Parts: sequence; C-alpha cells; structure tokens
Amino acid sequence: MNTVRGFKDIIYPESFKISEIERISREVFEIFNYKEIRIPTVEYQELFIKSTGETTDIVEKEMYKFEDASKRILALRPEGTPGVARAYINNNLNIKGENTKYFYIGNMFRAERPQAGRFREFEQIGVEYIGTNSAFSDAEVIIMLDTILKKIGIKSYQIEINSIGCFECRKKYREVLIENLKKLELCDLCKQRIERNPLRVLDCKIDKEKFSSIPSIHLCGNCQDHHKTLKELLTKSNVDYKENKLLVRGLDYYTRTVFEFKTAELGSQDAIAAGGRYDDLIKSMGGPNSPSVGWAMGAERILMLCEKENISFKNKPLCFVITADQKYSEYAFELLSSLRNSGIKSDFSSFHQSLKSQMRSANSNGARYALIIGEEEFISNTVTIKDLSTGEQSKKEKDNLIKELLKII
RNA sequence: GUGGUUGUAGCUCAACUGGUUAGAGCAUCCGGUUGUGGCCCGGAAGGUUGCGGGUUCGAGUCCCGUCAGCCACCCCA
Repeated sequence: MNTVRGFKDIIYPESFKISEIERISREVFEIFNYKEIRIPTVEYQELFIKSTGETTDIVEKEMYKFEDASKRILALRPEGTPGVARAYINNNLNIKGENTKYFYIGNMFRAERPQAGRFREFEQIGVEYIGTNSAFSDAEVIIMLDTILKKIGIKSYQIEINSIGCFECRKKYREVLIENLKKLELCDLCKQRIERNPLRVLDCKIDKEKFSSIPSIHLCGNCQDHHKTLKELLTKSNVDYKENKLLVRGLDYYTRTVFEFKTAELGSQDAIAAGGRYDDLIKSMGGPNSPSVGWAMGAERILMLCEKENISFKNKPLCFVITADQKYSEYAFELLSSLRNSGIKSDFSSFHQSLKSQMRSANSNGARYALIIGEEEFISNTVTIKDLSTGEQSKKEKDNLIKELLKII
C-alpha cells in the first residue's frame, strides 16, 4: 500500500539530517535562552479560523478538519502560532514571571497539492517571542534564525523584510490601495482580492510590474521608528537583508514587521523560513495585550537546501570490530561492548563473514579504525588496530586501546 | 485547488512502428589461496514493467480508470 498523497517516510540518512537540523536549532535556542513549548497536534477548528484568518488559503482551503465522535469540529494544526497563543492565554504565561520566549518543533498539516519541498505533513521549527513590542525582539528572532542557518552551513538564502504597519496604518492604507488598484488592469484573482484582502494583491506574481505606480504604505510615526530601529539593529549585527516593499504575508494576524528567508534553489518553494510581528493576535483571542513576534522554518526545505549545497552530516562509527576467525566472536563481542560502554561509537557487521567482507563493511560504514581479533590477539590479550585512512596497523593491549581511543574523541 | 507531465531492479536509465525467457551502469552479496578495506577483475542475486480493467493471436509499449511522484500556477515553511 502507498503512503497517503503528500505524506512520506523519512529514513536514514534523511532522518539523521533532520534531527541534526533540530539539534543545531536547539543549541541556538539554548544560547538565546528560548524555552521549548509542546502544543497539541489537534485543536478546535475555530482556533485557526479566528487566528490565522478566515480568508487565508491555509484555513479556507488547506485545513484538515474533521468531526470527532462527540461532534466537535477539530482540525490538524496547519501552523504553530495559534496553538502557542492559545497556550499562552490558557496557562497565564504572562504572569509567571519567566521570560516568554518559546520554541517549538512539530509537524503541521496542509492539504495542498504536493510538490518537491511541499508536503501535506511537514515539520516546522519555530519561535514566538511574546509580550513586547520592542524592535529589539524583532531583531533578536531574525538574528537567531540567521544564526541557526549559518550554523547548519547554509549559504544560498536571502533575507527580505518589510513593515506592513499597525492596525491603524493598515486601515488608512487599505482605502488608498483599493482606490489605486481599481485603476489598474489586473488578473482575475487580483480583482477578487481587491475587496477581500487588498494587501495580498501586492504579492501577485503576474501583475508584479504594474505596482510601481502604487504608493507604498504610509507608516505612522511609531511604526516608522520601529522599522528603522530594526533595520539599524540588523545592520549592526551584520545580518545581510534587503527591504522588499511588496512583501506581504498570507496570514491575517501580522502587523508591522514581516520577513522571509528565501532561496533560489528550491523552485517554487522558495521560502525556507518566514515570520513577522503579530501585536494584536493574543488580545483579539481574549488574552492580555501581548505584542509578539515569531517565525517558523520548514525542516524538509532546510534539508533539501543542505543537499543542494552538499552539506554533509556525518554519523559514522569510530571503530569497527572484526574477527579473523569465527571462534573468537564472543571475545570480539565483549570488546565491542567495552567500547560502547566507554562511549565510543562502534559497530560490527557479522562475525560469520570472511575477514575480507568484514573489512569491506568497515570501509563502507566509514569507520576510522578496524579492530581485528584473531588467534594471535586472543592468545596475547591484544587487539590489532588498523587506521583505515592510512592503512597503518599495530597491536595494542585492550585496556590501553580504549584509553587511547577516548583521547581521540 | 487549476493546467501539464511521468511511473520498468535499491538508484539512474534502455527495450525500433505492440512480437520469444524485459537489459545495462551504479549499489548489494560472494569470490580473486595461508588473517586485511578502498581501486581493479570475476561471478551471483535482484522485476507481477505503480495498481485495476479493456483492445489484440500477442501489451512495458495502445485505450480507460485509479494511485503516486514531478513541473508551473496558486499558496506557503
């Protein structure tokens, strides 16, 4: 039987690479003092309608929704922010006196037509910095994301930022925008969008060139200051970004800062991570006034970029234990256990195979050393160690061998 | 979701207008005299041609359906 369309198995080495991406992210989160939050995979459908937005594609056409046995209308989470916002409110995280910087790692579900780099179940690694409207928090999360990608070793991406203003700026701009858009000859979809969600029209790839005449949003003083501060902070931190006045986002809750980390290596799936500020979301959900900023990155897309850029993740044993004669299998197995108990990554293939075959396994597994045990070694209580890169080999006493190997690690 | 396109061994691909037991390279496994990998050489194993119907004396090849992948759009991570 096939897997369901858009769903897939992830097997070594991809599984290892993804967990490395997670590991590196966790390392950075720890350095930045972000705490993990784990939220449910299933929520009431209403949560996403009210937060992500009724008119967004994610909610309108891509959500996996279903009714459970008690007739509750539920949905598989299409993104992480609504759940985190809900958890923040439910658990009164605003009054706990701890910092409210969270990261999450989890799978999301969207019923889109699948393509390379676009799956119906995919993993997002994301952060939410809740409770401050300071531009320093925008800068922090962007710098953190940049740090993670650099630490992974990815180079082929570009950062685009924009400010779409606060609620007040948007309200005024909306009118100006609609007026201007109506003067233009636009594609059918854009025509529909003019009334429903005019800001999204600016994102259209077909009509892109026609928007040069349209005035960009006029930001109020506070929004201008915020955006200016953010840009200065990024520049001072050597974050290489470019401003894209046409950048808007498909989720309704964004205010002020929006940003995307884009790549040219992945075809249409060019966003590897994206996010922005959402100052009104938590309040609009009935929580305290909690301006916030966050982002999410797609683990599979990061993985694909790693492959494009030939970034290697190594998971190789240091030692490979080999018997010259089956008689010494148990003795060899004991050695293997001692190595592992000492924390030395070690493996073996099958002691029944010929020495030649075992050597071949050692090589193809990428082991650095072959440890050979045969009659000579058994009698003298030693182990032959062969360095597989140089071909040099010597006999060592078992205890000394382990001590020396521990120094190498 | 719209429009395309593809599906043959683990992977990448072959098989003239439908015509015997569907091939190759890479990978895998075994071997190339006494206890040594990579390179090289030899051999073996590996396929219900995505699945289900249909046309035909005969289907990997043609037709229909279905499933899945991919590309663009759309959207997004």
